[in-house]
Amino acid sequence: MKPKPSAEAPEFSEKQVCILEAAERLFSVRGFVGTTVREIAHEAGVNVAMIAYYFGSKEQLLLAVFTHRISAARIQMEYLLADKNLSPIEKMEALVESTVDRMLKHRDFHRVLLNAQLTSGNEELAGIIADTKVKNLEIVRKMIADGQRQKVFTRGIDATMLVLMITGTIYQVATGSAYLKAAYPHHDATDAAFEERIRKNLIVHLKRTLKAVLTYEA
Amino acid sequence: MKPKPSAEAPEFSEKQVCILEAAERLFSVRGFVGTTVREIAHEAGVNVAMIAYYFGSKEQLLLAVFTHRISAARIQMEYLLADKNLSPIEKMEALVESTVDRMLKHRDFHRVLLNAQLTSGNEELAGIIADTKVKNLEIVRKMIADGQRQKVFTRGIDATMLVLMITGTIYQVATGSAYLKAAYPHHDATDAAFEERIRKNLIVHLKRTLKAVLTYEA
DNA sequence: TTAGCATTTAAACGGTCGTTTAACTTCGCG
DNA sequence: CGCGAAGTTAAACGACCGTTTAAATGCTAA
Repeated sequence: MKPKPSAEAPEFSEKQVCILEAAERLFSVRGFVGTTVREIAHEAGVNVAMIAYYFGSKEQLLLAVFTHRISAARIQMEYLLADKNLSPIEKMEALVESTVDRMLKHRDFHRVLLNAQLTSGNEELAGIIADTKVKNLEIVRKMIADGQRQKVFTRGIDATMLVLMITGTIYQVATGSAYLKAAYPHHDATDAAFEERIRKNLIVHLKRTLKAVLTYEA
Repeated sequence: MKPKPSAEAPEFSEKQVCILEAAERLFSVRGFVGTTVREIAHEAGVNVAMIAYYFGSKEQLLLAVFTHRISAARIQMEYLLADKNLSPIEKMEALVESTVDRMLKHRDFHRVLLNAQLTSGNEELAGIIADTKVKNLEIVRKMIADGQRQKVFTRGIDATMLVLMITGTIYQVATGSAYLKAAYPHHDATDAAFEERIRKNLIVHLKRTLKAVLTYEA
């Protein structure tokens, strides 16, 4: 009898994680439909049948990639929200910084996420993504409302648009790296140095924009 | 003998345009690899073989979708740049407004574009996209430099990040419509009314953000 | 050792893919 | 009219897809 395809306990064995990360890498560059289970098996160094054996199907493997990554992000977000020693603007900046770090660290996964959001064949997956997004939006809405109550944020901010702007900007950076190297003025020796510069510039730009738009009096 | 697959003359017959637009619609929701040529043929109301007959292959059809849409955008952009009667901030706002309108009007195409950028299998296509993006970036860089020379824009703006932010924001709105309806507070009767509200709010938000970040003194 | 179960394998399965073929129709023009 | 090119069709092609199968292997406990 096969093991359960991870119903309520989203914990994966070493070999399962190996397959998950191989799938994540391939999905991120070829897309879900553009990746074959044979490629995934080869990348992970296992037999083709192991994927069906461990995950049931290619679609359920994609779902497992999501459950594998999403739990950590949720915890980090709630931890950040609980810190009461920060001013409203400091909270927003901390949010931006942690979000940028997380998205760039798991760049491959977020390419998969964007792809799934774009071609939403899977109904269950679309629901998970939408839920996560709406929940994150609520958090930021509360942060902004707090700042407005304390009279340090301008009134008339469109919180939804602000969230879309922040995540959209990070997505552009996280997914368009190939074109970035051509467009961005730099003199870095290594790719790693260039990526670190990008990361810092992105954070500086977002913080500056946030402070400006949140405190700007029309 | 087959007709040329549109080498130097990117003009398409009525039936070709019908196929192109059917392909664009399907690519935008299912992705390129997720769309079957048989689906495209059915959506366009033609026989499967006509696609190979007119465009050579599925990949060349995708390329034709791009050449079909890109020429118009280029012209509009250059027309905007030539208008000398606008102040720097007015130019930036006009740019935002026209970009939002164009991207939302051809929402399907821009979903295809984003998908192609994400899973860049096609080398030639990736080159076309990168070229267009770099060219647009140069235009905005010039606009910002103008504003700084006239002392109406703050120094220290990261023009690259600013462009990524604008396009990223619009992409988020243009591609995440399903989730938007759940997240955005509204009381609109029809979908069309809701989309119009979104469009207006997006423009207001981007203009406000632009003015704030471009004139904000740190 | 060996019975019993999880794991792993190579091969095969049915189905669908993009593309090609060859026969057929339509149409413009001498 | 008639003839050749352009357009259109249903059918077939080989390749590859995700998944299944059945046999082989590894491992643990009695």
